[in-house]
Amino acid sequence: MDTTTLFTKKLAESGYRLTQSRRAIVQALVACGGHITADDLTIKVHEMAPMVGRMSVYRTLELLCELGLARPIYQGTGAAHYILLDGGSHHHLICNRCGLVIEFDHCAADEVGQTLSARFNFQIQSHLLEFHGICTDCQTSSLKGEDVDDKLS
Amino acid sequence: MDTTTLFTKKLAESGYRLTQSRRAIVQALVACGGHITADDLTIKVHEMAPMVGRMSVYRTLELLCELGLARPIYQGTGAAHYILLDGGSHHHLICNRCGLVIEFDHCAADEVGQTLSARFNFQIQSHLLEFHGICTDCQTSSLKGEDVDDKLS
DNA sequence: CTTGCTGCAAAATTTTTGCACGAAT
DNA sequence: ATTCGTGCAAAAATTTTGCAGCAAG
Repeated sequence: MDTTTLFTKKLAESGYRLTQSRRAIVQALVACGGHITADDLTIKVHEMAPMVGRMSVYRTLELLCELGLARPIYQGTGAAHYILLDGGSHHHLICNRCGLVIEFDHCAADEVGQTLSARFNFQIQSHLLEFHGICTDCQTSSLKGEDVDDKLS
Repeated sequence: MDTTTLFTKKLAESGYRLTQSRRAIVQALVACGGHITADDLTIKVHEMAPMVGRMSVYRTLELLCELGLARPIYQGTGAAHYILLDGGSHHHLICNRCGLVIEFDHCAADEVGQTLSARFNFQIQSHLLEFHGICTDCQTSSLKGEDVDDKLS
């Protein structure tokens, strides 16, 4: 089952309606792989379904977050980016200097999650692990405050 | 050495000036333990140092993020919250329903960080690990969309 | 049918710029 | 002295609210 189908299915299971707008928004989000601003996603949605309003994008993203399928992150750029939590987890290396984002797969957090789930009686849906530091390029050209914005992933 | 001293020291080491405003902002942020909005931090700073402007708070927070001492997170509340990465790491259990945040200490991410640091030649300063799911209360009163805002930590 | 969802526009917040003055090194 | 940082105000951008009409179940 592809991610779009999984998402729409989860929406239905949770008692939410499967509207045209929500289908289009989920499809666009999955198609671009996440890492997108609410506004940019609106633009992408409009390419396929021009009648969908910006509000529905905001509300659908909020909904996906509640269902544990997405998560807003803030890179200090003024607008939240939404990432997919499809497989249940997401892993980042984030450069504090230029904002570069590297994704990686390896993760040892699952067993920690098991323990926490038991201790706090918390039903875990997904997790996000971020390492923050300085990327290779910024280490080389280590000029304070020299932001290289066009490296944003 | 307390956190405030550590922060001001890091600022100086990195070639930034230790101004009255920055001292006050760092002090207020550390005093409240992080988890605060830029605007709320401004209010807190004003209690001790009324002459500090909102702009300096924004700029100082951005600076702390670049130095790996803080990190903005987005809880879907319209404004970014800043958390301290003092000890080098931060760990959350976040409820997707009501926004409750539980902090925990245990973490097995350090060894993963070592591996990644080597593989990507990435100089790691800190990390953030978040587990997302449904908290105890929300599991009990599992009414779709029932947000309990006054539980925010 | 009934209730939930949408979309528009306007309002409220939050964040960024520009520039002259003040402060730290 | 020379930069760097500040603070004010205004502008820009992002997000939320309210409400009538449409659509999904």
